[in-house]
Amino acid sequence: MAQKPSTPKGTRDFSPQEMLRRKYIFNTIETVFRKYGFLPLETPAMENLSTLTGKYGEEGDRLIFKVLNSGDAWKSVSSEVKAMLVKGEEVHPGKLAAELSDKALRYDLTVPFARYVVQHQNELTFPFKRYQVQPVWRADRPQKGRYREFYQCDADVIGSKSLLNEIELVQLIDDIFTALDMKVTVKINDRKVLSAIAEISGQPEKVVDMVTAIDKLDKIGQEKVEEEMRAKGITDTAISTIAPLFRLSGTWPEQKNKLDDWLGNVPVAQEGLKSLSTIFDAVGNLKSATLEFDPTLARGLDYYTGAIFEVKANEGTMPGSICGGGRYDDLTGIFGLKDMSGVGISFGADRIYDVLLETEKFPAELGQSTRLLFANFGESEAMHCFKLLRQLRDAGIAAELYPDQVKMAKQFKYADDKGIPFVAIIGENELKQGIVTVKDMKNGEQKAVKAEELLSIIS
RNA sequence: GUGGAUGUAGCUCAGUUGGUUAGAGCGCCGGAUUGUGAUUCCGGAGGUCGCCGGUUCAAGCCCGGUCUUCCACCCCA
Repeated sequence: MAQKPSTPKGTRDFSPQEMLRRKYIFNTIETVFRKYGFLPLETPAMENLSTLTGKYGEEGDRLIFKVLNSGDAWKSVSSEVKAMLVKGEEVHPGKLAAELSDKALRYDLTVPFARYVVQHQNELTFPFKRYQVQPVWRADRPQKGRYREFYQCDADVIGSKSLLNEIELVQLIDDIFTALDMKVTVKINDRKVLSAIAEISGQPEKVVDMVTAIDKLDKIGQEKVEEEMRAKGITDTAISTIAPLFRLSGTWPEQKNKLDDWLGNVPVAQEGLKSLSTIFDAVGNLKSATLEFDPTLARGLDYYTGAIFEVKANEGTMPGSICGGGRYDDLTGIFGLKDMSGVGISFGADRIYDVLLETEKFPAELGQSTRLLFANFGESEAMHCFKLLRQLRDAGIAAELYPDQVKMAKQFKYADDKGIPFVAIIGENELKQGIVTVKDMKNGEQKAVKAEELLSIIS
């Protein structure tokens, strides 16, 4: 019995038309990456499970796709766990998964990159700048703009603490969205400012809870944020200490003044504020992006330590961010390489695609690949077309010959469906007279020309 | 992972309180005499109503399970 074909949940096929548009996004991003001195890198789809676990927070670990051990996976389960299962005792799902699986699909491109850097540290010249455009997988529940397989386009600099890198990343973001004709808002914050806030609240150990609650401010409002913090065991005193955070509106200089008054005497805050100021001052005029300090921007990934970025589209209905990144001081430390600070940015190609589609920003000419189609009138005519075909292709023109001798209507329809702008007709008559009849598919006009003139007509 | 909605021809959807051969538009295929698409006219093919099970004399319609897609939460690109 034939089974109904489908792709797994949250994964998609990409048609030729979609691929042309996706390639346009990838090419645009890659071109800008190269302009800033980043070089390409690829890593395997799978990593050792231990490379990935514990890097993305508790929530992140749950979303990692684990790969079942090949062969008899049951054999890799320890006798201790087997005994528990036989007795019907409950085994912690994470523990069981770790025994059945020692590989997993990568969850992002940053952690594999850190692994790569440590593994190849002796071959690399630092600061090391790489870009990487590959799919990542998350076992999330699909939604609008959320897929289980999607592409990230990352650029990272590792082995440099200089803020020039952050500044360049903001400019790079601006360049890319300018090239894509998108207006965006780049939100920026610094984890150090967030730590300082947790510190003055008197409950520094609650940074993560505070930050994830604060992150929701624009969505659920101050009251609910405070409610959530209380639920997480943050004291009322601490919450009222944090309150000035909710009144940090205005331009960056205004925000900076308020922050200086409030957090000025906390050393870690000063560090964060100073680097934010440096970034704001040095970035200069941006073409498509608006840079905004957002004190509620937190970002869930555990490894960020300094500046953090997030980019949202100003047009369209995409709810999530289309780009995100930040500085991580010690991502390589877990793999045994200390003192290797890095900073990077990740573009979500699939979400950018969705925004461009919705706002109709894809260039119209992307659909055209073939410029000219030779209609097929039979063997000898086709052989003649073959020669012309070669000349056109040598001249850099995309052209094709319809492979079968079928009725004209079908051949013209093929050209029409494929968006081919010109059709060349060489039948018995044309062959005899040594001419080519060229039809412009847009206006239906048709004229007979010499073979030598063909190129100038269609280009 | 939690809660809610959805699923009928390739696509977008109709389908009345369960009752004979399940419909439309678009698309597809064929035709309207010679070598012409997109337009027009005529004709045709295509569905075990997501899948499995149950209730019933009878189920696209009711019930349970399962999968998909979508929405909210969580989180994120």
